[in-house]
Amino acid sequence: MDNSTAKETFISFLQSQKLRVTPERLDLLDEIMTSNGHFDAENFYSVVREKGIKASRATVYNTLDLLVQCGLISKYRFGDTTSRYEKAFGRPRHDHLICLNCGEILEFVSPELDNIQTKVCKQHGFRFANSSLQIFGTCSKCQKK
Amino acid sequence: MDNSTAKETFISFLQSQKLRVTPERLDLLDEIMTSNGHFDAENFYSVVREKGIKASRATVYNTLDLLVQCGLISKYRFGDTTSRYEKAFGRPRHDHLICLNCGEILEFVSPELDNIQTKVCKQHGFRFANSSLQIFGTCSKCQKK
DNA sequence: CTGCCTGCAAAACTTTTGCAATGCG
DNA sequence: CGCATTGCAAAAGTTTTGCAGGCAG
Repeated sequence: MDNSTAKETFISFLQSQKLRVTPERLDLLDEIMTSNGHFDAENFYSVVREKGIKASRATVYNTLDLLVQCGLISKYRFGDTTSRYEKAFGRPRHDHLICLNCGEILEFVSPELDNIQTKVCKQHGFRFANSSLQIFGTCSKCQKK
Repeated sequence: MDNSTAKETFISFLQSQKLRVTPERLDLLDEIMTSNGHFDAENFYSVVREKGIKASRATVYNTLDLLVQCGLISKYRFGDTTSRYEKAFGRPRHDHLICLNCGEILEFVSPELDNIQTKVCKQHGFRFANSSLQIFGTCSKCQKK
């Protein structure tokens, strides 16, 4: 999915939910489309203000939530108190290795994991929505120190 | 691991870290040993106060953190704002299916998952500490509604 | 004795909410 | 035009911290 498709997806989602397509919402999506890696709400709010985008904290939280609902971004918690987000379009589903020492977050992809998840859901009559595997440990750099 | 072993583990851990073995810390571990299922810090603090155990909020948070460090309890975040804990001894490692509708949390065990994790860590030169796979979706009961 | 721990309350932080004003549909 | 949305600030909820005793080692 490219950036213009992402915008179309968001607009369709808003309309289907009878929510309004406001400039604030589109501006925030635009900003996320140019981002890379993980970010948190407060952090994102600061960037947004610095860039002169008009959107209050409430709107930022609201919009992030809507983007999660329509699958354009993913929301994680990596053990700290803050929710983290990342772009979920234009790249494959992946999971995270989190270094407990330096906080670095590595990503990995495992097709076998998808199979396991499908199997587990079937066994429990569970309808899959999304998932998150987080492996905590020590990264190779920190092991050498 | 049974309950008396858990206590020994905790005491050894405290001593190895040059931390004190205080009645508050032991009382809190005792209380956790009799618990089942998931709990959060505030919730646990209430129970502790109701039972007449003397321990402040600060001590509860501190002790939960120590118990996580020595592996006697596990800490999770299931998408809400609160950290959840559960006993990690006397039962096998497991992961969670979380119903987005009713909030129910089902547990499952997958030996294949352990293999994948080992493999991924090896590939990235990562030293494994612990992990958490959370699958979000709709449970069978909620699908029937 | 020493200094780690505790209790209490206040502070810090993240996220949500109430209300009046605004503007999308 | 009606009502969802916004901005602002205040509230709510969770976790951390500062400080003055208190007690484990």
